[in-house]
Amino acid sequence: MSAKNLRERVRTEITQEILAVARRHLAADGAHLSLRAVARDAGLVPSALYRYFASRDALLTALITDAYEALADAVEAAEGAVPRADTPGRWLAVCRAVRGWALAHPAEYALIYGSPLPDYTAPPDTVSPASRVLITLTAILFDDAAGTPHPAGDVTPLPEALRADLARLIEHPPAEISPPQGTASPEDLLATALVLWTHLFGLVSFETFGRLDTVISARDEYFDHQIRTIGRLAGL
Amino acid sequence: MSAKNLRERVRTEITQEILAVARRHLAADGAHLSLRAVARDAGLVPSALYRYFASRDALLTALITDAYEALADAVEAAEGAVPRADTPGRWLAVCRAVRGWALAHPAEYALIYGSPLPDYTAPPDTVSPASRVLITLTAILFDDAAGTPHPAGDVTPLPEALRADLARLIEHPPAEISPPQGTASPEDLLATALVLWTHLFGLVSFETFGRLDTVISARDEYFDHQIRTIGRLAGL
DNA sequence: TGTACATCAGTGAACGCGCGTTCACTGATGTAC
DNA sequence: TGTACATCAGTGAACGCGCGTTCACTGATGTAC
Repeated sequence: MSAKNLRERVRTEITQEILAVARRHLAADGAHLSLRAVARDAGLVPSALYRYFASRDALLTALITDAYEALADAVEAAEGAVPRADTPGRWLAVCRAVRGWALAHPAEYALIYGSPLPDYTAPPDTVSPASRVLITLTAILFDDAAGTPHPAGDVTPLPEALRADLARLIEHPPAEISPPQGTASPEDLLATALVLWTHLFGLVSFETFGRLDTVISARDEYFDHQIRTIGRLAGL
Repeated sequence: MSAKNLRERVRTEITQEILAVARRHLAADGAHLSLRAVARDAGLVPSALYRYFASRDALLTALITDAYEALADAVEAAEGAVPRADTPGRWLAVCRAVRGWALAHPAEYALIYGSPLPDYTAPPDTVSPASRVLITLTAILFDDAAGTPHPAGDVTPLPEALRADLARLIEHPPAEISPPQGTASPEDLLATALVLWTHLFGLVSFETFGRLDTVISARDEYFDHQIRTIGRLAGL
């Protein structure tokens, strides 16, 4: 309401506009993001951009964080639309949401799941948004284990060093997850979630990065078949 | 022997030297490969490089092809060292070879399995070397099916459109594979190979691209556990 | 075996370009009394 | 309500740099007779 708020509102509007332009450039030029070009298209002189972002890296960090958040929002929205008891349905919804978002935003997907950027190291604030999809998957497996306990011998035993990593992840998760109610150990369930997570992003990366171009033409069927196969294998 | 051969030998030696320098630069700067910098480190003036490669793209293509070949060579060597009847052992050897090569050559790995390069489209000659690992995996599954026929109902049914893609791949493979002797259909086995292939490169990409940095510290155990889990699920 | 010619690796200068970042500045917007 | 001052968005020029590619050239290596 106050004049100060007005100025701040304009500021965030222009910040968003710059990010939108940057996203468009990302889509056109891949990771070769140019500050000058972004400024030009945002109607600013290059130096003016420094009022909004301290450096090119800062702009990249904002884009990366936003991409993780946007992907996770899409995933959680899709998953939330399925009844909680339908764990296979929730799992399929998550997978399709990841694929849909990646195909709709390939450059942003490449930014967060492609090759690491040269001369850029992600600041710690990107860790938490980055893990939201994995957390969603884990929560589904926890719910699933609560509903239909799996036979005891049905898991590959965990090496001790790995169990320690997984236990740490469960005790200090980047976000809230409730421990499973069923019989399988949380670490085993998390290990399974990691397998599904790995396969899912492998699958989406291959398609998004064009590695299927000359191989598979029935893309939708291929995706669903892969997901159903691995889901069935994992007992989902 | 002849003088002509001598000159040609020097030519290929210098070509190799340029590629070696380029690989070193790739490792240092990621995909920002600079012709001028490569020439400088190879002891050449920038324009001299054009005696060996028609353009920056041509140099990249050579690097990409070589990377596919080097990875496939490593994989096939590792797989060939395991007795043919030991299909699970061959599968594990392939997976570990991919991982080992990727961790030893992260930049080259990113070049072939990371984000697509801006303004670069791979020429058709890269397709055949790119598929050698998948072909190796498929051959293992074919051999495995010949040894221990799986229960009939143990596969997720293939959609027709996808079956057509897979049949085409089997009929016109980029390299020789012999059809399976067992009971499962070749298309079903290829579909399984694609699941394993997808998961394997997802796993290696996550580790190579640093996506596990804050998550998993017991890397070897993590890798082997994932591979064993998915291999067991796939009946290997 | 010697000579004239062709091939081709490598030179050095130049082309036109875009980059990230800095700095002193103008001028409009907001704040305090 | 009016005035003096502070804040801060945006300007424009400059910094020093590296890039891919071209072109006319020199000079050594190889070929043909």
